[in-house]
Amino acid sequence: MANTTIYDVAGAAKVSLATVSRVMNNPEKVNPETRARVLKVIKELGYRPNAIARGLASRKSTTVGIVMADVSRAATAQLLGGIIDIAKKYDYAMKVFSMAEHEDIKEAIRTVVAEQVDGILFLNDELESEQMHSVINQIQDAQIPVVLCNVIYDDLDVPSVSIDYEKATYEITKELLEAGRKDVYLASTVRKYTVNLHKVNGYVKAMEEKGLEPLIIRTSGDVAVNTLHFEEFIKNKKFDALISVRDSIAISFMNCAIKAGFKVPEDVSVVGLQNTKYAVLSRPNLTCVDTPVYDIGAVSMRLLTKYMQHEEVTESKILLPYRVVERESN
Amino acid sequence: MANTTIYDVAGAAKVSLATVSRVMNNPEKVNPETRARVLKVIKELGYRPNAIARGLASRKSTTVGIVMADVSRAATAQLLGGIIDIAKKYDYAMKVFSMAEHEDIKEAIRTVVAEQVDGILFLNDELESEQMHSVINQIQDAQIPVVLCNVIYDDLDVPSVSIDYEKATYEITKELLEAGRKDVYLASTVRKYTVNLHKVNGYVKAMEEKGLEPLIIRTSGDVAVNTLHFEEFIKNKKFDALISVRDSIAISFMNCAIKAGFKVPEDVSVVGLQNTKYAVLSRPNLTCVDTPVYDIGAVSMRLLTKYMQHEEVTESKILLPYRVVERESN
DNA sequence: CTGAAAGCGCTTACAG
DNA sequence: CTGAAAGCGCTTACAG
Repeated sequence: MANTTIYDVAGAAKVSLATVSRVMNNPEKVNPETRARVLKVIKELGYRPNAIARGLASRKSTTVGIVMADVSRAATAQLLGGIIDIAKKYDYAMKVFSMAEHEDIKEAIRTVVAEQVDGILFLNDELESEQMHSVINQIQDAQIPVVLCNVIYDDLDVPSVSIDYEKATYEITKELLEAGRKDVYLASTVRKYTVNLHKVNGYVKAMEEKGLEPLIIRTSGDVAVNTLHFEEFIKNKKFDALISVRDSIAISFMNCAIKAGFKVPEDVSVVGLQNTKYAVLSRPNLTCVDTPVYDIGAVSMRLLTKYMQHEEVTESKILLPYRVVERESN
Repeated sequence: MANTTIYDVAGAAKVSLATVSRVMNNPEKVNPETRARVLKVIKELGYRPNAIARGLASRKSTTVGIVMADVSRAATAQLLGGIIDIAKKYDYAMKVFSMAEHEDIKEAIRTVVAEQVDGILFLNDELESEQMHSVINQIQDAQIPVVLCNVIYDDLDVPSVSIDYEKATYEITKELLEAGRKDVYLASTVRKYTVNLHKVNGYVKAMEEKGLEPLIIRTSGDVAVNTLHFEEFIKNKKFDALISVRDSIAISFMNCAIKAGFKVPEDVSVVGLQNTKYAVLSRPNLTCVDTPVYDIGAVSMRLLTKYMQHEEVTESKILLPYRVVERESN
């Protein structure tokens, strides 16, 4: 039970192991009757080829490596949702790798390569530009197809799927300004995720177009920490709108503002740039730019399958559409 | 660059491949000088053994299979966080598998087995008791160590780590009752996660001890759906406390109640049974039983390494401690 | 259409 | 301490 091998089914079906292998991989090359016989035995014995042996012999593991910074981030989990569904559909197994913050990056990628994945989905958006550069080089040297999944990296023509965060943020900022808001702040994180850099760019662009000074507040995703920041901020600054790179930060701000006596959205508009489940649990519900994270995961996985299977790719940098979900906070 | 093999190293170091293999796996068995020489070459060439070939030859993949129902559930992501950190520490790679709802379960497990994992961490808590039974049998037949991770399954002595959800829920229910609440409801899900069954049991026990009828409302995790349920509920029922198996459901209820004119916690106490990040973003902040999900993941992975490495295990069913985090909603 | 044989890149007794 | 050789369970040209 534990290990029925290709030899067992060959024996039971009275054929050579080559034939068994063929019915699994090139069924059209074997006589229908033999095929049926072999298939029957396979079913009876519950035979499944050893993926490791198959991987070694064929030099394809049918496995993709998912490289991420931190699973527990809500966005990562959602990306994974899309990735897993598509990977399953195309019969790829998935190995997950996390890259801790101060780890040797070269070594980390070497590990992924040593695991013999057929392709890499790169979700780590916490790397500096030079680090990204080195990572990409290393992966390309190893001749492994890679797709960046919700990671922004302009320098080379590396396949990627994401949304145009710069444009999205630009537009929502502009919308707020045109609705008459004057002191529009952007709350971003202290750590510089590549995705957030683009959000900042879009915001800055919209502000500068109106001749306004960008007003950026950097804080933590930790509610206890950002609450302190915001309490301080609310006491000392003049504001009538806040856009946040993360929904949870937007809500934390909203709670602080309300506690300090402000009315949302009358006194201050609040907008999130993710549209996570948090947005429908806050009071008032949070208006958001909706970024289709599940889809980004799914589409990037699909794109990667094309590279792994040498299908033709017409578009290697995919930007998915986004939309604004108007709720109660603006 | 793409593929430096053990032969390359052997050649460059002027030893046999057996020796190279030994310096990687049994360094104490090789002469320090040769070892140093080989190590130097390994470093120079950036050699990393092909994990697939190693797996085939040694019949150990150093890989664990993570079997889950749905990654995008917040709790799953947090479990994964703990799992990944420990797996990394013990140098195990991780393959993730999802089991879709109406999938052939036997086939799904066969896939995991065919992938040659050395151990299985089972996180899918959406299976019926008979299904669990069959899954466990199948895994044990394949002689693969398995640990249940935040999944309740009493029938056999399968290793597991979780918390005593029944006791936790019993105690919080009792606490509410003793604080004078009369109509204490439990909000659970329509789908019967094994973990939630235990929560229900604990709740029922506490109610019955006081001679009270259990008051259970089953709803969805989808906010749009449960909002409708709760609006209906609030109009028609008498209540002064609600405990929820999920924080997000608790918050959704709280929002509905507040909208309907109730005061939290004056008119109604609300308690969550998870302590996710949601709890500190709601107004008022949600009082919770804190279930250490990251720890459950980490401890279960550690336990699995013991089985995989044939270490002695003194305790195969681990219940982690929980605590009540008092906030503003009760 | 089918089988015998080589080979994938390692590990591991077995000699020496 | 080191090397030659068999073998892990498959795939894939190569013959026939």
